[in-house]
Amino acid sequence: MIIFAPIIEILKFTLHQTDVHSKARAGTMVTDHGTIETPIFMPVGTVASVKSVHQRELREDINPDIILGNTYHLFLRPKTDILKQAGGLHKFMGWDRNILTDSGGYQVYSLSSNRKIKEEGVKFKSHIDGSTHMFTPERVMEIQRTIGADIIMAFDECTPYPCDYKYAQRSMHMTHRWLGRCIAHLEKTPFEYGYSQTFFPIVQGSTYTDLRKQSAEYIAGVGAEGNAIGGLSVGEPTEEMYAMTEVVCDILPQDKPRYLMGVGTPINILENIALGIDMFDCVMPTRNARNGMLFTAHGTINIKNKKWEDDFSPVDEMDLTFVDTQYSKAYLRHLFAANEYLGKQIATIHNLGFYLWLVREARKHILVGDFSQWKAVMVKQMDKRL
RNA sequence: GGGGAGAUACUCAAGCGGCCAACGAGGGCAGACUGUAAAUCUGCUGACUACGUCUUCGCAGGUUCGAAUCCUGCUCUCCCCA
Repeated sequence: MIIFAPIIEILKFTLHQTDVHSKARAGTMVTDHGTIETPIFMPVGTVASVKSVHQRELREDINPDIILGNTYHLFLRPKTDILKQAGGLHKFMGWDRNILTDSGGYQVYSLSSNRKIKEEGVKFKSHIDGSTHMFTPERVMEIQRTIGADIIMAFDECTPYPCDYKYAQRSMHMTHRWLGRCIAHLEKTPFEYGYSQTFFPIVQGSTYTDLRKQSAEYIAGVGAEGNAIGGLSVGEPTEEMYAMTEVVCDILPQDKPRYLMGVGTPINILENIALGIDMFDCVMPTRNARNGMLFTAHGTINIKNKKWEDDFSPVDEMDLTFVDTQYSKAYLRHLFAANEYLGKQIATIHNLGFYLWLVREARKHILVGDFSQWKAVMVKQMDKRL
């Protein structure tokens, strides 16, 4: 078992309140790039861009404390030497708040036709130019040092769903071995930009309760400053996802933030907050926005549908970001019909604004003490198509 | 006035005797999307009393077992010459 050396323990997490009727928590994380109030939703900016939003809109209108970047994608483009010359990802993209980078573990899953997994690591065939690149746990740690995110992730294998037991078990053990190598290498690799980075290990185990328990215990034993749950939201029924988070949250340390990777819908987020998750990320608000889907407190809207053609009411009466009342549904539908960039921008700002509102609201209700009641109402009213 | 080319579903456009309710593209309508190979992908798009029937390929006739495809006439469009 590998235990962390103090050098990596820099993130400070304070738990303010735990809900009485659920396991929901409200906390604060502090890093060198500021504080992160939890529960938090982290917009995904894979290739150093939260697609279709300006940093000013992100900072002032959507206002998240932290966003995501991706090791695999940034390694391929713009490549690490450019990021190094820029002085790290924050400076390169003009974002001075927190960044978390995923390790490329998800690409082991999503780009499965372009890679080979071995004990040593994963050999990827670039989807851009076909060149091959070996991603070992050591290499991934070095790349993440150069990218310079505040929170960096262990290199893992995100298993597909369904996944047979034997494969899930073997993969989990390999992810654990890789974790040891990540930590060992990280301790030999200094920060590159004068601020610190915190490392999160990742629980795997597919949809098998015993494997999830085993993995959670292993991960908890590492003593990291934050822990992640991976390998979910890959197509399994949501009940199975909730069952796994519940099992894992019961084992992961209470006093460290828990990050459920890749989740999810607004309802998924509230349900998982109730199970003790503090951090989320998902491409859904951004990708679905570009495809014409809006998330609201009263359900989802497919703004491309004919029914909105002459609906001149605001995009969202709740007015969570400036776009909500600046534009009408009819106008937004027109922009999608005409395939105008602006439509996708408006929808993205709206969706991210809504997601951030949702987690802030959840936090408020946890602090006030009526989270469970509020959650029940929200889940019911969001489970609709408008 | 003379010569030539062409008219196909909402649009553009294949088809040149049966495998055609008719390729393809656009448009339209709907669906999908969960640590982003996604401004992407999928389905439907003549009518119906729908796993079958009916009416379509400028209009009207004709040839043929069978026509969007061949023949005749008509209408319209475009091009060239005067």
